[in-house]
Amino acid sequence: MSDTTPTAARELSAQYQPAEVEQRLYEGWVAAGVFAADPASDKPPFAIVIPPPNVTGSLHIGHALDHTIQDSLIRRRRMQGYEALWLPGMDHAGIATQNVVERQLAASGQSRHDLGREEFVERVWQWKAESGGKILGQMRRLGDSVDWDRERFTMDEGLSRAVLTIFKRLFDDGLIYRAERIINWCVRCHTALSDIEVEHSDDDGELVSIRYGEGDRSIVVATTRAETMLGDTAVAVHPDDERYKHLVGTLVELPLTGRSIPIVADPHVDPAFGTGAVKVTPAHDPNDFEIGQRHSLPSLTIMDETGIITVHGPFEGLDRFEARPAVVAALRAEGRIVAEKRPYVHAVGHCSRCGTTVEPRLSLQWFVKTAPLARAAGDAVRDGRTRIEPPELAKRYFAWVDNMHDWCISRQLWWGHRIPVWYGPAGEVRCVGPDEEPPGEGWTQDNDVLDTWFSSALWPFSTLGWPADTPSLAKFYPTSVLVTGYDILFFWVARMMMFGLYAMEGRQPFDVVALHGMVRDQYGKKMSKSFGNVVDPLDWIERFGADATRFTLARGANPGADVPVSEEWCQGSRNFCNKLWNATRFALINGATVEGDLPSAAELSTVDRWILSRLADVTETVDRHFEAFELAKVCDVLYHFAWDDVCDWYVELAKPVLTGEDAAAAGRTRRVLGHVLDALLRLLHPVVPFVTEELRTALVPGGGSIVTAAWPAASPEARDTAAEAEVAGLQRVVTEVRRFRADQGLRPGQRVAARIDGLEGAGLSAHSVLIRSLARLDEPGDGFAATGTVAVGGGVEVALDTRGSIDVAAERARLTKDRAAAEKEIAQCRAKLDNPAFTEKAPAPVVGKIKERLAAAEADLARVSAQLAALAG
RNA sequence: GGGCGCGUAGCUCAGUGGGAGAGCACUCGCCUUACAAGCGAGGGGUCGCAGGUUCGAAACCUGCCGCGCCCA
Repeated sequence: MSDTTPTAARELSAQYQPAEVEQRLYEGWVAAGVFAADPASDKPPFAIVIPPPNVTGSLHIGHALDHTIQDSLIRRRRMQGYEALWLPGMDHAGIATQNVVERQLAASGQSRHDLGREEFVERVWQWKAESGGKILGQMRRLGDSVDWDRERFTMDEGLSRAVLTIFKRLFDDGLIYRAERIINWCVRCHTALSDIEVEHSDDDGELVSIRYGEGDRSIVVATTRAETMLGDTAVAVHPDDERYKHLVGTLVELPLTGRSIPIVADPHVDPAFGTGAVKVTPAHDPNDFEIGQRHSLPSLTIMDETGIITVHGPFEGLDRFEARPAVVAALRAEGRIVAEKRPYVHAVGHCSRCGTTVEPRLSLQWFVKTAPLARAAGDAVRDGRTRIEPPELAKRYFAWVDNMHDWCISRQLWWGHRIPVWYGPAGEVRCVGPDEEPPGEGWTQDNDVLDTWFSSALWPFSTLGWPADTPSLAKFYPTSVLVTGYDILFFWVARMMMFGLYAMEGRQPFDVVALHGMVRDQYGKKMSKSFGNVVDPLDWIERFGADATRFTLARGANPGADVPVSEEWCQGSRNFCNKLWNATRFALINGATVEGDLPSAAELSTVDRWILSRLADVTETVDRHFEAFELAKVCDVLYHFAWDDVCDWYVELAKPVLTGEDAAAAGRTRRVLGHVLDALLRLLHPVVPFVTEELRTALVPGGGSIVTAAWPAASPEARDTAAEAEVAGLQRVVTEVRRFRADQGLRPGQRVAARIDGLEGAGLSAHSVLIRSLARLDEPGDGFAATGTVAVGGGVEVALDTRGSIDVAAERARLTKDRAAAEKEIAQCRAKLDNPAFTEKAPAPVVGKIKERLAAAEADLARVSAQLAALAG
């Protein structure tokens, strides 16, 4: 095992070096088993199943975002005392994986058919063992606190059993059927695709208008796919279209083919589009197929599985894209082209795996009848069993599940779950369940496999052991949250909902669906290889650390919204981690400790009570944002608390106490500092696990891993508004003096003699030493002579001896600006208060607040005016 | 064409009825011994446009303009 020596035993270097600690810590966590979830535990469950990445995939920035959110949620719940399960795994990615192995074979001049089905599948398993699942190692780099003992794969034995089980149930319930339908066909992958595996884009094409028939019995149709006219079996018009009423029921000659086809009336034709007449190719267009069904038209397939035309002499053997211009040329030669429009931009479907233009194709496929399943999936969200976050996105979910088409689940591949249906010698069809013997002699199994998403849809329960009644299933189902991108909502999520509700007797697969957006670049542009703006998360992890990478993503993770990132911002996150590192280093050098109880409020200084009050406020706010999946806000609050409150103010205010003569006071502040840092590190741990573990190990010797440390409890009793107000006053004095010094061009380090008046009246008399420390002011000595005065409000005045002439022009400019601001404020407040409608109708607290603002602004004006007058004199 | 969403500082984004904010970028001054991966100070916005509701609108309503996403 690697070196797990606590950092306390070493020196903290001046800079945080993530590369030196991340691997050691991660291996330590896994070895200690802190990520393991125990179904026998009596702690309340909290479970997340990971959206399974492809076995062919590697970690991209989108995964990094998705995982950062999940890990943050899981790590917090684990610290809160839940039995937290984050279950990892991969899917078998039927088409993608088969493509990878087929490419390997092609390199040696082979095809899968040379090997045969059994040997090919064996080869795919071999590929998986050797080079599949790269992403799992990369997830360790990111710090994912998944339970590795539970890693699952959609093709493993248990999950395959789940697939067979649910297939059989659906089949027996009549929810799976086989039919000849128009499906999306990829002519390169040689398989059917479901609707969601087709991506539409607006492409340049052509719109060609063709005249069918002759003379007053002719009719003009327009098409973007001229070659399909070879398969036309009708022309359709709207029944109410007066232009064509006389033609309905007649035959028209289809050019080039010598065939005559009927003109039919169908209400689905849009009479306003084009000529109002459409060609009907039932075998090559889904809408045309439906028209064909309604009018009992024949379906004529004109292409083979590779997109090659199979009919009509001169075109036979041409690819569909070669046939298109050839058909147009032939029609033009016959004088049948009425109009041509190029380019004509229209939506074209592409295979989401290989980008090839999808060909609608009539073929015999297996389908899931989705109507009843989708209804249940919608109802589970409608009645609140599952909550979608952010709620606005539920509308999209409903739009999808309430209009879902039947799902084509058969794929003409070898890699995947083979459809458990056997065909008998007399045409019998039998679905074989997981524990049944296949039928014997003379029967053959369906050649196709199931869509990968069919097995992914079972993920939330198949991974927990279903169909067996396992302790894990009992403990962790329904899972608590599903975290994924909104782009996945309408297919994968909807399908898990359908199958989960069906398999688990109406119990939803997850209580909450927390959606995030896509990672974009710093200008809000989509990342794309061609644009060259793709970020590799592993590159960032190496250069800035896993924590910085995670923090950058988490800080942009507003629910449902896209997440812009940039290298500069990741540097900023790295800097933040380094800031934590150095704050802890300072604390350790100065003896900060978490040992012993915190002194009571009565014993503590105002400043100590202030930072504890801020901590209480921050803890409560962080909890609230976590509950709402507002990770960006969690990060924002902690960033500012750590940097502004703790580092910029508390540490600076603690310095004079820690090095001062009052040993008891120093001891109390050491405890407060240790306590605050410890809580801060624990609050940050879910987002930045590595640096917080390393630092807390140093800060809390023998305290065990932060992974299993308790989540900081909200402590409303620590809120102290009086202390907060007092420190705000102190900060105002310090800031005003610093501003004066900067205006006067005094170097920050230069100490200046000064007399401070009016602290008592402002309730700040206890803080004179701190103010002098932070504003770098010395006590006035012999021969003190004030050369400049800063009136900071609240009656406090600081007279400084700058040992030289002050920059009157700079000071006048500053004061003039302040005077203008005060005058503007006064005018705005007076306008409101002089308006009787306001004073009568606005709530009393609002009116009171405006009066206070007016009084403060008037005091400011008086102060500034007096200083200006003094300057002039 | 239908649906959803967005438009706030140079960039990216918070802010959903009562003093316009953050990060980064920018300007000035600093190696002030935890941190230059830093410290201090500062500049910068007709809140897309036009109406309306209201004592009061960046926020609510209507219309328009521009952009994005999903579906057809």
